[in-house]
Amino acid sequence: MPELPEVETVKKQVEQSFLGKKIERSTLYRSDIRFPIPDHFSNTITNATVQNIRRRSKYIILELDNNYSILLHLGMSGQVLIQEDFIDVTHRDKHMHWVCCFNDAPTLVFRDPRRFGVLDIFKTQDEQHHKLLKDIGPEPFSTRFTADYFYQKLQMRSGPIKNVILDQKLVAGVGNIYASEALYLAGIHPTRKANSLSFKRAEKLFHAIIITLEKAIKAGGSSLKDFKHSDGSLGYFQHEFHVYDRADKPCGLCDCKNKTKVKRITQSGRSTFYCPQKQH
DNA sequence: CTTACGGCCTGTACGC
DNA sequence: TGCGTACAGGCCGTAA
Repeated sequence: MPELPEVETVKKQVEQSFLGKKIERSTLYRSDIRFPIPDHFSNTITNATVQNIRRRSKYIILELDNNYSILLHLGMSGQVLIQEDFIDVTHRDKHMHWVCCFNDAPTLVFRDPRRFGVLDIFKTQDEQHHKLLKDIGPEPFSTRFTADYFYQKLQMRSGPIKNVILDQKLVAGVGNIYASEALYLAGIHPTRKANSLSFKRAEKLFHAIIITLEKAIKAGGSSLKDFKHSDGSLGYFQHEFHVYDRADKPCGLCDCKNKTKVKRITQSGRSTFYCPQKQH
C-alpha cells in the first residue's frame, strides 16, 4: 500500500495511538524480512517510551526515550495494524512478523506478506549515517526542495524523466503511481530525457509532484477514521487516479473528441501510464 | 558519477 | 477445479 501519502497517513495514525506510550512487550515472529532484524531489537525497545514519531521519505521513525529509534518501512505489501484487543497468538496470521504491546494503548502489529519491508533499530544520533537513510534526497514539502534545485538535478540526468523522479536521491517519496500522475499533471511524456526539459517545464513538474502528493495525503487523511476497523488499506483504493492503472481507458481529464486512450508502457521493468494526447 | 537490471518474497488475476 | 504465467504500490546491490 505504501507510497509517501499512504506512509504519511499511517504515520499520523501511529502517532495518534502510540506517542508518549511505553512499550511493555515486543515479539518478533520472524526476523528474515528484507534485512535481518537485529537480535537485540526487542530487548532494546522494551520498557522505552515513544517520545517522537516522524516520517522520512517512506520510512516511519519512532524515537524512543532511551536514545534509540525504531525504523519501519512497509515495502510493497507492509501494513501497520492497530488492534484494541489483540489477545494472543490465535489472533495472529503467518504474515504478522512483529507484535508490540504498550501500556495503556492498543497493540501495534507489523504485517508484511512479501517481506520487502524493513524493521530496524539504530542510535538516534546516528540517523544521518544510517545506510538506508543517508542518501535520501529532500522531502518534497521541505524548503530544500525548490524548482531551481530540481531543474539543476534534471540537467545532470540523461535518463527518462519517469525513472529520474523515482530516484529517491533526487527527491524523497515519489513512487510508481505518483510518478505517472505527476507527469500527467505536468503534461510531460514519461520517456522524455530529464535534461531535455526547459526550466519552465521542470518547474511545472516540480509543482505537479508537490500537488499530486498533497492531494493524495488529503484523500488518505479523509478516510483516517475508518482505519482502525479496516485491514489497513486506508483511502488508497478509493483514490482515483488520472492515468495510473487506466490503460485503454480515457484519462481522468479527458476532453478530446477522438477519445484518446491511456497507454501503458514498461520502463525499467515497471509500468508507466500516460495520455499520448496530453503528454509530450 | 549514472544507468540498467536481477533479485528479494507472496498473493492474486487471468487464460487455458 | 487445476496449472502456468504475468504482475503488483519498494529499493538495494552489482555490473557496465
